[in-house]
Amino acid sequence: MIGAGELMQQKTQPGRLRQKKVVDFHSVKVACRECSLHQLCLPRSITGADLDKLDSIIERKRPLKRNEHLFQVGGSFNSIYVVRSGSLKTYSPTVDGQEQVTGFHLPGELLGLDAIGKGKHPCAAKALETTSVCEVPFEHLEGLSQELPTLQHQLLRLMSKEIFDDQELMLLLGKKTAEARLSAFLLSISLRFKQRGFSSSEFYLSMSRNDIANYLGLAVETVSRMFTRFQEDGLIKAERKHIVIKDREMMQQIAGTNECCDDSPGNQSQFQV
Amino acid sequence: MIGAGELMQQKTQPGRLRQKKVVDFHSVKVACRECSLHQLCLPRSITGADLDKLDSIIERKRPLKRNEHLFQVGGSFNSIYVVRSGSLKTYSPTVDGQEQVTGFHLPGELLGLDAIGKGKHPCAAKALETTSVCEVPFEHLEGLSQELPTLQHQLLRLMSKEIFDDQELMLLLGKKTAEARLSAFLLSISLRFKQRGFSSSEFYLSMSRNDIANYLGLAVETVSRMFTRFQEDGLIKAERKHIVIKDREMMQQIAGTNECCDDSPGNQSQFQV
DNA sequence: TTAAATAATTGATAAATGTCAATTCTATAC
DNA sequence: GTATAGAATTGACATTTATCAATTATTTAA
Repeated sequence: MIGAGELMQQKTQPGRLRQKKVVDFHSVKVACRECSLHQLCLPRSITGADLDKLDSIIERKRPLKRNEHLFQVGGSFNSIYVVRSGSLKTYSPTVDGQEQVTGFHLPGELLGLDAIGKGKHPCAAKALETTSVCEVPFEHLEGLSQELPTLQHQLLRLMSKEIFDDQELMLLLGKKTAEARLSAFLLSISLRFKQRGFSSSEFYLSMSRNDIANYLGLAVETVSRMFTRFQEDGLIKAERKHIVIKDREMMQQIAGTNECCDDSPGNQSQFQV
Repeated sequence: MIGAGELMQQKTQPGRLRQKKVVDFHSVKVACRECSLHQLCLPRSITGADLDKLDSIIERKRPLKRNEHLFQVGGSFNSIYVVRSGSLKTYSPTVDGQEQVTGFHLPGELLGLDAIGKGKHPCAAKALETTSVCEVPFEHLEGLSQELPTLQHQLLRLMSKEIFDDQELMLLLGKKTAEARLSAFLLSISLRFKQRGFSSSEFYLSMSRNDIANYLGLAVETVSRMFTRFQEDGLIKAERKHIVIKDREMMQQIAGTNECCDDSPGNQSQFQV
């Protein structure tokens, strides 16, 4: 639960440069302030003593290894989580004993918002690679939001964003062809990397083809074929998990979305602690 | 904006009995208290003076006629809305000039939560029949939530429920066959009617086959064929918009969901005012 | 009431995607 | 390093669903 010595920014993806910043025991108290994801998440207006208050309710957990669970289905809800480094997938069991992937979570993104209503996690969260998260006890966060209007506002905004994002995905899953789904998926990942300061045209996917297929409601084989086709058509370069976006415009056309407007700062805020 | 004389519970669906309760000008101040949807939405702990406070920020709008818009895409976000009677659909424009239906909203359900993040409505809302809604100015609601911890909690719960529900739908759209989608859709409508005190085995659909198809990501023809097949198989009786569920268990099996757990009271809360 | 427009259904066919099976590639354990 | 298990790819084929076209039913407007 402590292990402050281990708290560092990790090399999330092989081949991508990223500063390793060791957060030692003494600086834990100001971890939020120092976090490289700071500007992604906190309202500008939270500073000084308020930031310290927020900081004080955060718990840092030891990093998860690949395939370790952050929480299980049905587990009681106590906290929301923010990804610091690495990535996770969330998934639900289906009647026939399969699993259905419901989302992927990159640094700066939240997990657990869907559990507030019932007090239980409707899905499980599993690390796709070595991953560290911040834990925000929900009762404390609620209490603090009561004191800090901007924090309440930010929390509501973030939940709203989650609803908005889910609806975007619904659009995708509901209507589109296999190539549109995969294209939109890749563009979505690309955009999220960009918002975190990474390259939007070159990145590593931490999830398997199987997870992608499951998430997009397609067969693995179809996803594989689409990767091949995209490569043949010069849209991307895909070598296993290493992806290069070569013709973004065409991909947007295939995805049927015009992503030009989604770079607005208003879209970037993530809760991070 | 006023028109208090018009505020009455309407006969939403032909053939379904429902008390007509005229809310006259004098009782507008205690409309929340008197509303038949009260127990669906408000935390039990909000009573007395607090309830009056909440009540005082609500605006009642004149009823919408069929096909009238509650809000348009891109319209600035000021309020969230609660359906009092009737129903609406929300939809987004797609690149190719089509529309994509993103949801249906029955009495006691909320609209507008997806707009908080950006301050603009990402979708439009159009009445499917004569419909009346309560308007809750968001700034006031936020302010009041600051004073009333239970209200803040309820608001967060409802937003969480929205996220949860969207993810359920994603599961549906992502993975299932046409018959599973339609079956799950009908069961979902059935459950929502039940939660509002109506029959869960017999109801009227206010939306067209086209809207259903669009929402489920299918062609109209496919939806039509599925209705026919379900009827042939004795699962339902469908006469235009009038639906009777005849074999719920089998439908649940087809939908691939076991809905047995979804009747819990914890699932029923809706924000209503 | 009748006419016109819209919505829903049905059939025939084409296209997309899933399934099954085999093979190649990659990562992991020994 | 080699063996083994898992992941990804590819091909052949079956199934599902979309598309196109025609018909019928229903609602709306004159």
